[in-house]
Amino acid sequence: MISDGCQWRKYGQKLAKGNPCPRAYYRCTMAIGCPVRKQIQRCVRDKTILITTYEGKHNHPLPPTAAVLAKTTSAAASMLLSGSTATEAAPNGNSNPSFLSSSNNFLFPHHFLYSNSSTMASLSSSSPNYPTITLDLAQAPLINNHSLHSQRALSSTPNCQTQNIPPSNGYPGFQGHPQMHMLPPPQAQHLLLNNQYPSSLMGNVGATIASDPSFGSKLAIAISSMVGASATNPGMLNGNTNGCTNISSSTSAIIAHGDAS
DNA sequence: CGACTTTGACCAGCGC
DNA sequence: GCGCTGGTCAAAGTCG
Repeated sequence: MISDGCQWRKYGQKLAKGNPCPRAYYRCTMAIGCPVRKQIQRCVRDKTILITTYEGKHNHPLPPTAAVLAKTTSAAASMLLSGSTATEAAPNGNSNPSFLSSSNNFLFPHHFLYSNSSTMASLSSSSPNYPTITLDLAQAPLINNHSLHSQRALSSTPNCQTQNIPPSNGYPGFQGHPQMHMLPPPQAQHLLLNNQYPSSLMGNVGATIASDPSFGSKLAIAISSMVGASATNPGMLNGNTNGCTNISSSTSAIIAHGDAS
């Protein structure tokens, strides 16, 4: 498990159909009565990927680490919504999705995907009820062709929402640039599951990311915060419930990159 | 001893 | 109605 800055208590575990790895259920215990829950499950195609699904809205202020992550994700989502993908990202005239809150109890996007394969780290988000965001924090591309790498990454691993990306020296301290996709529900789910990403959208997303020089630093802050939280909360990092391998090795690699920045 | 995890049981929704 | 599945509960076990 990667710590996201919040405190969680496991309340159940089930074997889901079609996936030999059990799904674990956690409840936020940072405040009494906090309704936020999350599910953690390994990707059936790539067991190094952990799929974390958040549900609900915190009824308490988030700790700094979680708040930074939340605000960074929110900022990234806002950036895309206000960018060239806005018309595709905001169907039905809804240009202000409910999860794009600036408050401290920001509603987490619904899916985060974590990977412990080598030095890669990934996170992603999607939901049938909210715009889908895929933040791919994999190792960075060799060249600065964002849309090209978006397409290549997304076509490499069917049914998994995050993929490896070739390394590069894109963002200092993070050695990678995020792949971020925002798609309208329910088409988002359809596109993700069926591996059909419109090239025009991917190109627009890449261009949007490339046009925001602050995006990389925002993301680096978020990841550093997550890693920092893990380092100060070994119980969360090494809990290793439900038989999952902890990812301390990969997060350590991220720490090194973060410190280098 | 308190906090947390484990795990079988229970319940609701859904399709047949 | 029945069976399957996903989500939750709660008692028992574990750990520091």
